[in-house]
Amino acid sequence: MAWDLSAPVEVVAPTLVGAIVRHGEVAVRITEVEAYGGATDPASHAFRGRTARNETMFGPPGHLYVYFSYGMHWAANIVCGPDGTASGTLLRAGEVVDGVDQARARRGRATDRDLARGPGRLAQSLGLTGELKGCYVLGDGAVTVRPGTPRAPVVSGPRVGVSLEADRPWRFWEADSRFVSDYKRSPRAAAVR
DNA sequence: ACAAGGATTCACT
DNA sequence: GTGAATCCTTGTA
Repeated sequence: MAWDLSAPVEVVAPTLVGAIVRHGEVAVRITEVEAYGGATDPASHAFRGRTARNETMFGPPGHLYVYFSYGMHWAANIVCGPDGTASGTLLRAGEVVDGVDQARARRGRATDRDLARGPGRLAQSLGLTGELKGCYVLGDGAVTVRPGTPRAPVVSGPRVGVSLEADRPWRFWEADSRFVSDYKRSPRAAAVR
């Protein structure tokens, strides 16, 4: 059965907490996500309309949107919302639950806790790169996402790392989890408050 | 064609 | 706590 991700992104995003994302031997239990809208969200890559990079976000839900940032990091999103709404959910952090050895090999030296705590780290642990962009994750593809139950209530709060609309409470994480990034607001965006 | 900035991470002081 | 690394995408000239 296909998991229905076509509800508005701010509704779907919290339901992704607890889900299991798998790529090959490595599987991660998601503990933190962040929702991004389209035309109504200045912080979203899709805010300025459809481009070659964000094309996937405009498509149907259930696909993978991977992008490269800061010249060194990949970040993975699951496209959500109805076809054409250009919204997605960034996988911000998780706990490696399978394939730990391979994940650790990819990550170099890092504690188990830090293997997937952070968007770039999570993508690196799973080996997600631009080659997987647009891949359908609700079927039998190379990358799969299946529903899971959070171990604790899911709470929400301000977004991290974005300079606009940072206060929109579209970041969702599992309460009391050690595998959630507790980054302070970036110094650049610190002016907002 | 060019310049600016980014949904970050890591090492060093 | 502060600063650098590093390259892709986008808007503007």
